[in-house]
Amino acid sequence: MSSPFHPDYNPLIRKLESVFILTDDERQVLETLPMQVAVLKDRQDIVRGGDRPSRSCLILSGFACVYKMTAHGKRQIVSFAIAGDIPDLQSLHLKTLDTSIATISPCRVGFIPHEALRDLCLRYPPIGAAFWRETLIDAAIFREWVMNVGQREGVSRMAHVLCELVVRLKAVDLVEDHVCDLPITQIEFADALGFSPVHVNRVLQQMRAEGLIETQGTRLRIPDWDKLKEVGEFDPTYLHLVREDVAA
Amino acid sequence: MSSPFHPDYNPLIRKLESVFILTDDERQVLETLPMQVAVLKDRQDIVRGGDRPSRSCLILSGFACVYKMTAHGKRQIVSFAIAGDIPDLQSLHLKTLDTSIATISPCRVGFIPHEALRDLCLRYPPIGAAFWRETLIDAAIFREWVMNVGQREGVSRMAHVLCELVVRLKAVDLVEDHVCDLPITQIEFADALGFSPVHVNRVLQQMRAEGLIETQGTRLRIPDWDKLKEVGEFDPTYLHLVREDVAA
DNA sequence: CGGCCGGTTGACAGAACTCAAGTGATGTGG
DNA sequence: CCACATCACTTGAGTTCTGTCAACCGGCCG
Repeated sequence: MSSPFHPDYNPLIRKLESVFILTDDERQVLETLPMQVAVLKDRQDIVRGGDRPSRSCLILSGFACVYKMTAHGKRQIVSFAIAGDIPDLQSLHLKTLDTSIATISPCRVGFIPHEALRDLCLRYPPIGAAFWRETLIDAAIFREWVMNVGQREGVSRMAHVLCELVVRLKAVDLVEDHVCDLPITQIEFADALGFSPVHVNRVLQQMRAEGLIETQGTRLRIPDWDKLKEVGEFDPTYLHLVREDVAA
Repeated sequence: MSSPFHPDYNPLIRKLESVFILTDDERQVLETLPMQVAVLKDRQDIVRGGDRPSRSCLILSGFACVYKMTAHGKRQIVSFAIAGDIPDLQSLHLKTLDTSIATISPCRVGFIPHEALRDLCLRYPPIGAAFWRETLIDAAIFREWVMNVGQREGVSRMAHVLCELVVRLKAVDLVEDHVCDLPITQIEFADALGFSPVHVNRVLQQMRAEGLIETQGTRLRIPDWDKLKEVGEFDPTYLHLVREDVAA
């Protein structure tokens, strides 16, 4: 159990402040949340669909993903989780998890008891509203993913996901000079986009050829942000950021 | 403005009670919500993406859909709204709408001021939790749609959406003897599933040939519920119903 | 009656999948 | 230290699902 005023709370507060305006008081209260920190290796399940957890997990560092499996064993990644995200915050009000969550890269994860979260929401309604808002933005992202997977093809579909990732990473200061670390494999992109891994590979090659992205290892560089946004038809409205400059 | 204790509140309460346990007191309080009722023709926008509404809309009867448009004018329906649904409840905490909502059939719609909803949530935290839960279930449905559009093909994808619709209709007593009224055109299914209208037509024909569905006009009959569920890989967990018999 | 809309059908095209093989980097064990 | 396995990525060839285009039917409504 880490003590209050620990830097572990920074990702949470930075993320919340990208979509909600907190008072000094509220910031301070958030740091009183009890949290058990764990260090996880890559490709490990954090929670599994069907679980009935009594706590939610806050990603402190690293990349994770929320996914579901079809009856025939195909995996759909429904969202990527980065620092500051609480990908199973919904379990606060939905007893049974309908998704699994797994790390992609090595992660530091903080577990926060539901009881503490519920208590905080009741005693500080604005904080309750902030968490509700978080889950509503998650829903908006899922809606956008439905559209992305349903209507866009090839390069456009991939470009859209990359745009979203970059903006969300920027909101928590993980992008510098149009460069970020993105330890997501082509297989994982395939599961997120509804493509085959082979197709992802070809799409990425085409994007590199067209100067939309540059990669070396896990580092991604966006040479021309406006062009990528246009190809991906990316309009960040659905992310409901309070600092709109993040998406510019 | 309709008066309290009016039958207009029945769809809302019936829907809430399918996913949340209400006390008599809470039921009564819900009926004090001010609501302006409107009658709309089919294929009319109720609200549009980009709007900043000061009220949410409750579907009292009829079918509506939540949709988004791509930059190239393609439409993705991200969910169908039926009696009891509040498809833009999220606008309570997200100022700008990122989706549009339109009627499919003629609808009766109740508009509830955000102020009244916010007030109720503050004064009755369990009701606040119930509404939060509603939005979380919406998010769970979006996640399932991402998987459906991303991983399932043809008959399976269509079967899944039909299963979901039937269960949700059953939850508000709109299914009798495996028969329901479904005034959704093939074009609308196409926009919901990410198919072309022609493909929807062929998929439906195949499903009729395989005895999965029977249709006459807008009436849909499910001759073999278990078979349809199996083909659509439908597991109703994600709907988080409190009365689980509804999905049986 | 004519127009319109939703549904249906056929022929063809194209996006994406599968299978299969091969590369290169990393890591492990003898 | 090298052989070997593993994993992510790459490439090619053939297949399949789904889209596009186009035409046509039948019911409904003005």
